[in-house]
Amino acid sequence: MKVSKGKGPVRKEKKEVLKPVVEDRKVGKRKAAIEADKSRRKLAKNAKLGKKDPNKPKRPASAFFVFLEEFRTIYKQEHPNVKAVSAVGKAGGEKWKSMSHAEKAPYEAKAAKRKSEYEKLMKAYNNKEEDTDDEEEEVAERSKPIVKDDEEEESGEEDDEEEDDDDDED
DNA sequence: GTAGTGATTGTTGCG
DNA sequence: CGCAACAATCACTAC
Repeated sequence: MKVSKGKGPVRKEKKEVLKPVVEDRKVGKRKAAIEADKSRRKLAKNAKLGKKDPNKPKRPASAFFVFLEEFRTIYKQEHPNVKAVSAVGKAGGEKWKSMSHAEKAPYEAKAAKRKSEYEKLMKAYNNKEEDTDDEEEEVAERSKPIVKDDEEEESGEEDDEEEDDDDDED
């Protein structure tokens, strides 16, 4: 129902001045996505509760999100009073940029794994989408390169990849 | 009681 | 090739 938004006690520092540049390393201008972002979020929930697509695969969490998951736990321990997701997000984002590639490596590895699963789900999703009126066939095909179930081998991240990379990118 | 919002970045998918 | 929209979280707030 579209509440009054910011009215929360969360304080919300007003987001300062919209995204500061965003580093032109990628596209360059993220444009006023922030404002639009709000609208997008709603759509996401709409799909979630609306359940329009029964098997719509949720996008794999990026390395940043994986890191955030852990960061949040820690952050709460140090800041049990803080009850604002934005606080963790900011803190996490700041630290994230502070981390070197080596540190992000483990997170990226996990994110990569999630992506693999996502690809698999997508296949099923596509399959269904293709056949709309048909009943669900449940993709019996299970020949996937990944999978592995128990054994959480996490895949071979065992091999240290980061060797001298700690210096990070330029 | 439900759903939306706030904030972070990354990633994926489509045109 | 570039943009757009979405991924989790958690407490809160309005209708």
